[in-house]
Amino acid sequence: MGSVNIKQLARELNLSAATVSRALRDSHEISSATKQRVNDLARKLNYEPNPSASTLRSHKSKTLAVIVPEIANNFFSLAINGIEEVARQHGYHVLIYQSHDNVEAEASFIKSLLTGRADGILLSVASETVNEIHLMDLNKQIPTVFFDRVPDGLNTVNVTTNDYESAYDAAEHLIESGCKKIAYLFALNNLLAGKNRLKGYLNALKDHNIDLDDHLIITCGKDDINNYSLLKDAISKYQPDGVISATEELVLPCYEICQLLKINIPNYLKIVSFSNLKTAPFLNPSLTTVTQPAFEMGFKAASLLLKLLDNKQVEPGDAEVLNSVLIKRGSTAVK
Amino acid sequence: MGSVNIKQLARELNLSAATVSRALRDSHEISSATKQRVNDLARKLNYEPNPSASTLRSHKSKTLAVIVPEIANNFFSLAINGIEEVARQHGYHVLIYQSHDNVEAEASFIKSLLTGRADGILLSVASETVNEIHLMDLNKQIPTVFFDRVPDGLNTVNVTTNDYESAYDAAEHLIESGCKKIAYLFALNNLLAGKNRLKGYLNALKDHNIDLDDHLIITCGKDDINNYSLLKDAISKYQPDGVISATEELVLPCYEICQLLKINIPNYLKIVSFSNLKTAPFLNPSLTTVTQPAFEMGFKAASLLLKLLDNKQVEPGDAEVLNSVLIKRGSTAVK
DNA sequence: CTGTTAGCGCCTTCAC
DNA sequence: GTGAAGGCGCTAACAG
Repeated sequence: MGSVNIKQLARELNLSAATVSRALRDSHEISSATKQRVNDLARKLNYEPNPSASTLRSHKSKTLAVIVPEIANNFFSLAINGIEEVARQHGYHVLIYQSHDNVEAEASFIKSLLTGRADGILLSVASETVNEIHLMDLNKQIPTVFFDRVPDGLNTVNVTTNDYESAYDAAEHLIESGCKKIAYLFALNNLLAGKNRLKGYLNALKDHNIDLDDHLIITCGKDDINNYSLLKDAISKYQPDGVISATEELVLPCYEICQLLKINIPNYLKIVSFSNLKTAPFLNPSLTTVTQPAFEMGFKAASLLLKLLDNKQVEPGDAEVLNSVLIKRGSTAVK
Repeated sequence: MGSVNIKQLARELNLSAATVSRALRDSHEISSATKQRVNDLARKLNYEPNPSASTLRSHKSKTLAVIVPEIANNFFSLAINGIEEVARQHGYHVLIYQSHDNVEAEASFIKSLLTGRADGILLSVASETVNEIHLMDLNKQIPTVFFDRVPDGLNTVNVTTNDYESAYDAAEHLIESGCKKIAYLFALNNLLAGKNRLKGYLNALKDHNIDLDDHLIITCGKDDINNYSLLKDAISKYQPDGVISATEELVLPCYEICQLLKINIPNYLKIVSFSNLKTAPFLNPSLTTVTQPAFEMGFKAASLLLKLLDNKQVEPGDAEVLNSVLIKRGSTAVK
């Protein structure tokens, strides 16, 4: 902090501060000789520009803010990895916030970001979000790209995955494996992703002429204990032979319950889960997963945001839908 | 950005900017009536102070920087979660950087942080770090707390776990389970944590009068493919009946190789891994883990850093060593 | 090509 | 209890 500033460089070089500033920013109106001298001294004295001063003046913070429900989540941590990668490549810094799926927290973070602290926001919204006033026209206040958990019905720039198709494929996979009673662990109920996944499941059943039993749609919430008992009741009562879990978290109680009820996986019950746990295959060779390209989503979302910041128009095709991958396992029973 | 500032508040209230500023900072020299008026209008107009201006002037950014090798890692993402928690509680913001275990990247991030962008640093050093000139006396330049991956021999403020004891316990557990030939997957070789874990293993063997076979210490590096072949050679050649993995990453190829070589886990080979994968028990009931209190470490490290920033002296007991937990599993064979 | 001037929004003297 | 003035470090506008 007691470090060198532009004025000191200027004095030492017999130049004005303005010239030094321009030279450092590689302005075309400075002779290359001067640039040379300036850069040499800057390096020698370990000069680093003061970001606050520069932001205050230029209205550019070179900082992106990321708001996610949870950091300690296989999907989000990978997405942040992708974001950080893009940021670093372009000399941007990354601020992180967790909403813990709480709308007020989310809104409050956003508010605190409308002051120039960040140039743009990457947002995966809180699943609790229903009344999204704080998201309406957000893009007019600060460039924002939504990823994965995007609001439903707002005209936003989004990066998502093919939730409908992948849930459809998951259900079809189970049907083709012989399942007749496929339960669906419904989560992210308020979000487009959650709704689309459910639709994919429903339509796959319909297309294969399987009657839907409403009891097999288990609507889960944020309360783990409640989810557990809902799940346990449904599994013991309606005895599904297949399960699709809309989130990675719900697959765990599912395993627990099967162990408790002595239900053999995957012989008597086959499971498919949306999951980004890379280690899943080795830890459990019976779990078929729908794996999202998490890193790529973060990467893509950040790239899009930088494009927006560049005042480049974002074209329709830019707000991409990436494809998840269904990784089939468990065809051979566990030994 | 086109938002309200102190001057506008002042004009509207017929006060000076100075008075408004003081009122907002709850200065004792302002009448409570004025404070009331100021705060009311501020809330009404959605006033948010400009962080750059405030930082430039006050030399306080209310921002912590976190540098970790990888974000998408069960330990680090949990630790960041803990850090974010503390930060939010105290109105701090969190900047994230990944070194990817590269010393130059680490040094360059640190350099860019010495300009007031952050008030302090939370650092888990790159495992490649050997020549740590960039870390020497870092604390004199900017308050820094190291966690988990701390440098060896520098006089830093650290938050770590009981690596020695937990590796010792892991080895003892295997010995007591009947293992005679325990392999050790050695990682984090340059770091205190890595060295201490190895020592714990070695001493447990010694204390139980088990002769050390050097071939069973498999020194792993950053190259996954190379690690795989090292591991495969060692396992097939020296046929250990127990394995301790110093990191979560190395346990995966281990499983793969056992599957390939038709080695039954845990009947013929028992594994203990340092791991923070919460889902491990459900996904694989045979894997005994040494689980670090990752969230708590982040929480503790951030709390310590805030204490440093408060100019409170950090006392010896503050730089804590937290305890990992050995979660024993696999006593019953996989069905 | 380079210098002068001014001001981004805030906070901290110093005055009254 | 409040106001006026100056400056944090940098950059944009205007000169020359």
